[in-house]
Amino acid sequence: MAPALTWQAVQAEALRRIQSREWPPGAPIPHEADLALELGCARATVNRALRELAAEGFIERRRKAGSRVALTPVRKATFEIPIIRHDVESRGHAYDYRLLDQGVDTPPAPVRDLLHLPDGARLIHVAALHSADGAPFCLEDRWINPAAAPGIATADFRVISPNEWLVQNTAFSGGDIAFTARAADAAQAAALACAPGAAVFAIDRTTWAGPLPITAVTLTYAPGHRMVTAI
Amino acid sequence: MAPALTWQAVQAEALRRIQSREWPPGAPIPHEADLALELGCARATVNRALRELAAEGFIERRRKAGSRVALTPVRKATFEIPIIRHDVESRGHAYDYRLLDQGVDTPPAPVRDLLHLPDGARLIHVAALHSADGAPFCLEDRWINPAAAPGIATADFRVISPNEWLVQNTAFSGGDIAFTARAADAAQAAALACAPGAAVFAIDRTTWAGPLPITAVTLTYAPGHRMVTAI
DNA sequence: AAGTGGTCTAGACCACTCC
DNA sequence: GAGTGGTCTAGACCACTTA
Repeated sequence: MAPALTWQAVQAEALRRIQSREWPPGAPIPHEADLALELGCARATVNRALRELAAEGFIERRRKAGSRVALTPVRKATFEIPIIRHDVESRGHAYDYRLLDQGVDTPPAPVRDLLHLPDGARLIHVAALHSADGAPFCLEDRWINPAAAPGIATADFRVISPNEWLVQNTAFSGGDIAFTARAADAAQAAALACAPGAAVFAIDRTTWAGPLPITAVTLTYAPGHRMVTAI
Repeated sequence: MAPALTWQAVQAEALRRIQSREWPPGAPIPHEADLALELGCARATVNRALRELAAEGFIERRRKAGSRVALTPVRKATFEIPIIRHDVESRGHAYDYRLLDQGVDTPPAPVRDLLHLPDGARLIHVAALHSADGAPFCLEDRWINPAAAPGIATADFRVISPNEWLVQNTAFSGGDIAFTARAADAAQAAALACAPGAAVFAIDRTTWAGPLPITAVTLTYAPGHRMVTAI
């Protein structure tokens, strides 16, 4: 008996038929059972191959209606949420970290609203600078909800960045992330050693443990930063 | 007999144990066979649940060594590569598109190198402006390799954007994408109706059909643009 | 009402990796 | 060499959706 087809082989064959237009955009593709018969494997194998193609946006699957080649193959890009130290080190630079400011304060209204906190709530505020080969790399401006971070009173942010401390000590369940371009304000320019008004890449992120807000952070990168990924 | 556990239920239970620190970071977790026995389901069900947790970065799996809770749960964010018209419409704005320039030319050296093309290669160049509710939204500056886009001579980019034409008419297999912040140059500022030097969000993308370069594009967004996704 | 994808099971073999 | 995850099979039932 011939060696069993792997689901990767089935997937590759399906992808070939899609990209060669043998299965053109919008066209229905054979049912799982038919494909299994044609290719000589179990339906479960075909199922796994097609399931992953659907997850990647190449085909659309609906019960009873069957599967179709997607009309607009929406390609998805994935990137890892950077732990800044790893990001710097993977670029081949020496990482350095310096705490700029730490305290308990009332957050500005936009931060308070982002985290759905009541007026007057007091949060931990941390500002820190991440460097690569001695040059400013990224400015971290973070507000932390102490109620969601037990043990944070004992954290020494002169030694470990809040970024890493939170990753290791809190269990977050979800959040939002936004990427944007901004003009550096005076404080950011001073910290990043660039001109005020320079175009800087910024990431705004909020994270939650279920309904409980954990932290809101803005990462402002030095001019020229590029976030890169493959598609 | 009790109803069979779904793989989602197994996954949720495993995630609960991870997030509750019942399975702390770095600790080994039970083998698939043991978990299947304990939870009362087939090993394949446990396998699927844990396989997806590994893909999402919560656990690390190695043959013979078993599975462990990841020390640094690397969260991944996914976003769809925007078809600009869809992007605008999903924000609730009226989409408009205008061709600014089209021709055949020798690309600047950086573009030529990005696409691994020889000196002197001639490409199709297209500049276009995408608008939302009449306001400039995104400037598209694109170079296309005609050898990789059969039929492009008949495309009328006054009617359809090169973005959409390429999605519908070429089969690309991969590429790179980079996000960055730039200061708008004079031409960009004029097209986007902003001040020269304003901080703008830019996406640089190259796409390939196997070894054949298809296109290199820079999308420059009007000031204030945010690219948002959930994690 | 009926057809399709979604999933579970029980068993089996294999590939990789650590000891 | 032995143990673990990775995968395939054959069969079955179910849920959802559309005709």
